[in-house]
Amino acid sequence: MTDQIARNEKQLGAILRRARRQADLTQEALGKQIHLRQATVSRLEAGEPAVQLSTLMAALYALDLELVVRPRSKGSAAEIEDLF
Amino acid sequence: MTDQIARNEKQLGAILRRARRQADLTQEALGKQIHLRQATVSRLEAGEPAVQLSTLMAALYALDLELVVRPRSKGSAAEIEDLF
DNA sequence: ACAATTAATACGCGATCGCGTATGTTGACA
DNA sequence: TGTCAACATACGCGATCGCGTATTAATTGT
Repeated sequence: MTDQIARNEKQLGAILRRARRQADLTQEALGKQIHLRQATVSRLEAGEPAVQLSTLMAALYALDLELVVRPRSKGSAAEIEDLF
Repeated sequence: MTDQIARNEKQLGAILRRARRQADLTQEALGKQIHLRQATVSRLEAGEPAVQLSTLMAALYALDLELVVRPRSKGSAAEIEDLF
């Protein structure tokens, strides 16, 4: 249960928000640790797609989280083409 | 072993590059599937920090990978401040 | 060694980043 | 219901995105 799967930016943002709250941090407090504005943390958690990788990695770091990449587990091979 | 940990953009890029090669795709072929230029895939794999989240998620999708967020496993609590 | 494929880099473009700063908006609790 | 903390959104800025297009490495195969 402590492993959370993120297949898109929104899920990722949601995970980060949960983690931050669990850590009892405000967006501003978190941002301060990693030198990001509260507004930037907000965008990240909102799942905006154009947020930069560095922003994500910094947040993960501050929250003591790590990223794991693995083969897609369940169903969901899905037709990629359909998404575009 | 199939689970790869990425603690920074470079590691993430390296993982993606390995996965793409294992899938026997060129940067261009991968890019075509997800409507990204070969040059953009190159930047992603090179671990450039300012690549956008959407670019990452698209690549993961095309490679049949998923992202997992979990508490940092081993050592490496590290002093966040020192990184900035 | 050479040719061919693949990957890295470059230019100009419109769009959007994260920045500082500041202001709305929301939600919780007195 | 009013106040205050937390979050969302806005403006202008310099920087950088990903885009098309193209060129220059670098890698691979024979």
